[in-house]
Amino acid sequence: MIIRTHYSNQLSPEMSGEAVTIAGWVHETRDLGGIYFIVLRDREGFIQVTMPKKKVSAELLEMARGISRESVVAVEGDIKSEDRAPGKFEIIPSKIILLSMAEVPLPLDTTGKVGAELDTRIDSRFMDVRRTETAAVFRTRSNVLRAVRNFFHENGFVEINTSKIVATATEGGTELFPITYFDREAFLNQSPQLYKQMMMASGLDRAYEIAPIFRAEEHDTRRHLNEVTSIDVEVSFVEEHNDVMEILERLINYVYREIAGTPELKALSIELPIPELPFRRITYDEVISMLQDDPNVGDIEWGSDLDTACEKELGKMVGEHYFIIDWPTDSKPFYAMPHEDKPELSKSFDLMHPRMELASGAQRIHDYALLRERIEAKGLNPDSFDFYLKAFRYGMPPHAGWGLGAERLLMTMLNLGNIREAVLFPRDRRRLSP
RNA sequence: GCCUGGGUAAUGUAGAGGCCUAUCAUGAAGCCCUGUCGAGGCUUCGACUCGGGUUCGAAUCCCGACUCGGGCGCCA
Repeated sequence: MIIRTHYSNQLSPEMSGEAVTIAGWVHETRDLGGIYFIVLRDREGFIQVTMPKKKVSAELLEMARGISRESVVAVEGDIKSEDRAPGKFEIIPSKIILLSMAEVPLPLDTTGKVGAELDTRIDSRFMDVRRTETAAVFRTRSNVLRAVRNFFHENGFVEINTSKIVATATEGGTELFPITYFDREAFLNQSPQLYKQMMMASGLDRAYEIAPIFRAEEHDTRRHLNEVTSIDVEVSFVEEHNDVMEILERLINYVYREIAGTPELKALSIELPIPELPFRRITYDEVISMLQDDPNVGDIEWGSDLDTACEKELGKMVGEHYFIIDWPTDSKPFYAMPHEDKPELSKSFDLMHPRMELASGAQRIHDYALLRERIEAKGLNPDSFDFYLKAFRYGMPPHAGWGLGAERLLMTMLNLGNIREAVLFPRDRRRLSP
């Protein structure tokens, strides 16, 4: 049987007289001599446990005084309506069970009186999450992912799971983490791209996967990690890339609407304006001319990717979510579909938040011969893509998809300064523990 | 990989060559206090990342190591 009978938010002054058992952490204690308070914290909030000298036994009071902050306790007692108590009620304990005594000193303060640096917090993440704000971030993360799944299921998607251990020959463009697979070399997957495409040949039609991806780039910024959660989508029987862009913008709008007004958001004091549909579409060519004479960015060469200064400048100009579409074919991976009438441009897109890139996608090449040709043109060996190309030889529908960074989505929604705030146990160039 | 700024008690900080056996707050320990809610009052505890150097004298200046942050690149 679960020790606790009620969470803190299930109690009220109207329940006065009722016997309950609450359980959680000793958040704070206040000793006023003749009366002793314990503020107990559970997942849902705080409850005041009050011990007036005359109403509880001397043994119980002495025992309670010996419990250190952040120790885990269960408290049996009666609810008492009390105007002087926070929330207008308190618990008068008949029994306090010490379940786990916390050592002193604590690695960081959980009450919000003293700050702690991100590095300190991550070193003791279990305790950091005891802080109201951090808990609100990770519960919002949970809410976001639930909203994403709800959206997908409401829109006829099938959730898939693909392997994170791969032989080799992924899409290129990034460094991979090598691992040992029995006596062979293998790698952690940089993206489910090839696998979700293969599933378009399976008839599932609309598939999504939410899973970690691994990139061995030695980047060192506030918006990069070596392990992130990718929200990946692939849709069959599309006519063009815009078909999946519409799904993406509707998803973003849906998630914002689901998250706005949640208690977690209130705890973080965040007002969440809902991005309006449709998002602005700007072609790569338009971007180049918009930035052409901008003094804040350097010379831009047609065909190159946009650097950070360009992203920032565009973000300032547009001021809300937008798409950059029709990127140069050579700047995108081999599977991006070129425009029929203008093959130097691809049917590709990036979803941008004013702060940074959130997602990228494209219509994919579904023609076996063209795909093979594009692989070769990128200087890759088609033989090592046999497992993938095979799916294009026996009936592959036209398809398109995208990958959205879950951490970046959360980061931009909650205006987090560092992507590490959005991950419980971030993996970056330096950190491998905890 | 490049540029740049840091590292002082358990946490967050003050400190700019002698005023530092180092400030303040949180905390911990003890005492007082029957309505606290960042409780209050009194007392106590606890730190200059490491290694060299300069100097009569170094937390402070210089060099190196380790380590953390910010910007860029790479990347998404």
